[in-house]
Amino acid sequence: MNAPLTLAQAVSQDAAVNVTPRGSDYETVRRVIELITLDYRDQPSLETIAAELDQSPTQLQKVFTRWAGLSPKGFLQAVTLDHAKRLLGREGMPLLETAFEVGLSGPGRLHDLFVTHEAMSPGEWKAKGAGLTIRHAFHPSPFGLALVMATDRGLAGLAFADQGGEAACFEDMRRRWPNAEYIEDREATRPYVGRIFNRAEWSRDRPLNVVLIGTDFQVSVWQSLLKIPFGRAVTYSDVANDIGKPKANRAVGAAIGANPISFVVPCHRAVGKSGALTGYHWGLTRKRAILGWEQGEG
DNA sequence: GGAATCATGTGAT
DNA sequence: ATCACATGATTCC
Repeated sequence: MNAPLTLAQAVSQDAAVNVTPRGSDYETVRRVIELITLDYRDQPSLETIAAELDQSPTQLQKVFTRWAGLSPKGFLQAVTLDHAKRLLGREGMPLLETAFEVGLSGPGRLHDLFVTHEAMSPGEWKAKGAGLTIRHAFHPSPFGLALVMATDRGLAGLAFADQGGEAACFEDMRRRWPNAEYIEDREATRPYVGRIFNRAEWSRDRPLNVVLIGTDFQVSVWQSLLKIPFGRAVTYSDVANDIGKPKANRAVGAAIGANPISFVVPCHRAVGKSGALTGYHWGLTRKRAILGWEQGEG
């Protein structure tokens, strides 16, 4: 363990927080992810990790595998820079252009095209949500407490909160559409989490409706993200090329960062050209956790 | 290999 | 106008 304690503490705060029914297990998983994320350069062994958490290697292995669908070793490999590069695919492959077609013709596991989206009109965007009723509530998710926001037209926002960070998280989202009317509604929002975080519930026959509220540029970027197949990744410049503005790679980064429906609009599948995970609005640890989870599921 | 530097498009103030 | 960016390429050590 060569990372300074302060850094470990910092990441600890940004990691997913235990709120699931299997409480203590999740805490274990969270700490494993955090440890691996911090120390992946050293490729720590299962024994090392277990010793760090003061648990038996076999027990740790079992708990982690049940949640993540892959062993700690597998997860470690999934988090490595090499792996991110592999997700990018072989050179020159126009991943984004073909994604749509592949998703439709494939066996249905290839692509999470279970999302139908509609964009708000520019007028509605300028009104900053005026006239819109947004129902919202926090629910447990595998990646921490999830804030769900929905209009009668579909899912409009999905955010993650750390322990005690609920208010800040809500404010973060509210700032985007300050003129909307907000109603806390656990009943109306609960079905969304069940659908979104259980892959078994993803179905082309029963698409999830999402509402993209943003500028024209942002919406085009988000639509491009929706074309990235499950368990794959693209670079920020790939997206810039895909929307026909090859020089706007930096602007693309900003637009991806502003994505209000995290996870569903897979902003975690955008990485730097080197394969490095460059940033995530809800914490880099969470980005790695989600990509690792996709690796196990895929 | 890194750190520093620059060109760059968008969106917010 | 000006500024901040979840970038990327180039140019120095």
